[in-house]
Amino acid sequence: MARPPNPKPVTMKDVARAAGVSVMTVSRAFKADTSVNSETRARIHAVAEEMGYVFDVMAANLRAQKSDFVAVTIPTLSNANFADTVDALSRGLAGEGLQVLLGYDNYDVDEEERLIEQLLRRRPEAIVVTGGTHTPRTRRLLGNAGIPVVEIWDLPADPIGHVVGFSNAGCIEDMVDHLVAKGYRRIAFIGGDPEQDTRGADRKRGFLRAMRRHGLDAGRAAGVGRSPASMQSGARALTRIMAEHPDTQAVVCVADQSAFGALTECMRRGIRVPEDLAIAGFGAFEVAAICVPTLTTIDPLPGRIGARTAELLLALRAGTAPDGPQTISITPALRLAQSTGDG
Amino acid sequence: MARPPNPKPVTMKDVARAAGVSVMTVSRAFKADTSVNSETRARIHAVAEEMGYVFDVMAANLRAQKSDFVAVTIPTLSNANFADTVDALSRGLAGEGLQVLLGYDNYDVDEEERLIEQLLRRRPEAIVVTGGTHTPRTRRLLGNAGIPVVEIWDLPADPIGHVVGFSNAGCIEDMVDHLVAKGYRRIAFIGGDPEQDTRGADRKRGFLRAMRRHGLDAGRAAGVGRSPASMQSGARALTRIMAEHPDTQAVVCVADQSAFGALTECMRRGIRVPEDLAIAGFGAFEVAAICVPTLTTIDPLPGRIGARTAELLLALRAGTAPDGPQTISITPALRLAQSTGDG
DNA sequence: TTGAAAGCGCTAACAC
DNA sequence: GTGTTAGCGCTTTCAA
Repeated sequence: MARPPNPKPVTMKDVARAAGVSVMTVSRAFKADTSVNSETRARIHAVAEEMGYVFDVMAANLRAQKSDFVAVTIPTLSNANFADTVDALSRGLAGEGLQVLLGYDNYDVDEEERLIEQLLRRRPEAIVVTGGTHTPRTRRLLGNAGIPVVEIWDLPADPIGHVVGFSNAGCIEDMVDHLVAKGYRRIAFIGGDPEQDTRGADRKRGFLRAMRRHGLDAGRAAGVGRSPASMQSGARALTRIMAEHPDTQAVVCVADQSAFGALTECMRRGIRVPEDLAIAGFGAFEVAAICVPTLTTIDPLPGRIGARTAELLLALRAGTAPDGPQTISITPALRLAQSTGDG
Repeated sequence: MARPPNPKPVTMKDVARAAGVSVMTVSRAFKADTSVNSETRARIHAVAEEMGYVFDVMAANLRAQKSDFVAVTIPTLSNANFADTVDALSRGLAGEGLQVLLGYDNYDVDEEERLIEQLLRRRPEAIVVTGGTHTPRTRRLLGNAGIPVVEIWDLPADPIGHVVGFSNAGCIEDMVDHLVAKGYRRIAFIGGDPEQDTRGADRKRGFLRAMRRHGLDAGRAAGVGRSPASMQSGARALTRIMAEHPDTQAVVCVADQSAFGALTECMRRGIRVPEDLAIAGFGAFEVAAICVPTLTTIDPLPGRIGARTAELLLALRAGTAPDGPQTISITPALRLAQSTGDG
């Protein structure tokens, strides 16, 4: 029985009339912990289901001056790590009836500004942004929003509000330290467009800092074009590096995608990994654990970032969080594997 | 100057008072094509920016009885193809001021039901669901929603409304036909949990149908556990298949992830691809085009699915779409590569 | 346990 | 070009 589409959706008023009660009683019947005669409640639910009534969250929220959702921005949908963070965050918030409103900015701070303005128009109860670099206007918008702001996946020098993240520079430094400890000296870097992907740029900064600290040549670097880093661009970058610096012993990559691309290029060129060249990535993506040889990488624990962010937001809502802006530091895990001779 | 968070956000009324005009004039000043004295408009914008006013979309939409968003459900965030579809869809809708409200159901029809109910409560102007198999209640909810419903990534036998998709069974049949034409006879299938991932199950059905049509043994199959198919499970499935059917000549996989996992397992076991074993995947993910050897796969053209869906929705809104439910069939592209000896 | 009135922030419709 | 009135669908508040 395909009834024609309803031009005017059924409202509470319609349900109330049909059930012979006031709208207020219907309203109460749809809240879990309100006092309504249980028979009345059952009748209302039956009538509502029969009429195809769908509760209007927008109207309810307008009146109650809340929105039941948390805005979240990530650079891109096509990244399993951000997906894991969002997933963990969603799960953590779902228990309190909060929904995630997700937006992505394609690694562009101007798009981020537009996106955040859009999201704020929907009056979220909190906003979670990925990364710690923003336009001045974005900072102003967030600062004046009057809601909790959490910057994740980074440890900004000058945070807007709360922070749940890690040092992108620091973990690449750890990676370089590991390689130097293993005896590698001529180490190159693939990736990091400083004008655009701020986390990628931080990672490159970490590389440079570590190389200088060890007194090594930090001049071996190849960009990989616009983020997100692709496997193809990783392969091209490896080609360039081996052309310019054929004696390179190890390559640290901004992401596992570039690292895997570089690895495939080595396979095509007959460069043995790790015997001729060591390769390290970032992100602990699925491919790193299974490719041949397996890739040494850094696991930023994206699920933990999401879970801790959810905890923080719930604590803020409940008023149980400590006063003032919180900074929750996550320690990424070094995952040693075959591509650096650690397998 | 960190001013304390605003407990009461600035409203149009506040801006109106501060600018010395009525709320209606402020309202008009924020719409592009309404007549307001240009000086007045400029003053209002200045005052609003100064006060940190943020337009309340929810309130506007409640009054205007629209929502400015399209609900979209996908199985998972962690899949670059669904991300591409959503991305193309978002872009197509953005011009008309429509925003995507995204939800994911982890390949579970019951979660899908809960998700869709949630999304409908926000009164979307249309709903796009990935896949053509749903619970009876989901079908009822969608059928009675009174908004356009589009099922994508599938060609359901009994569609709820509109359709933009392709035959998951059909394209695997094409792949089998190709392998048979190349002389392969003992072909196995990896993946497809029929109880859960309906598209995966359709692909398996396509495999079985094609094998029977060619009069070949369709008994070589290994599941890969819950969707999404992982690289690890692909590797395990290959191990099982080679144990049970050591003479297998080719493996068709439900997804590139399983195919790549199988490929790595071959590398570890010294099985040469394609000389000893041919491997084919599905999805045309990034890894397929760059791994060694490159993987033969099927490109379902996810961007096109999103773009065509956006076009359809805009045409429906504009009233320029043909009457009745539309079915837009996308033809996936076979991408031949080295793993089947086509490179 | 239930109901009536008021109003959340905005805009359609109608004045002027 | 601008203002006034009414009201979107729901919940807060107060009363019964």
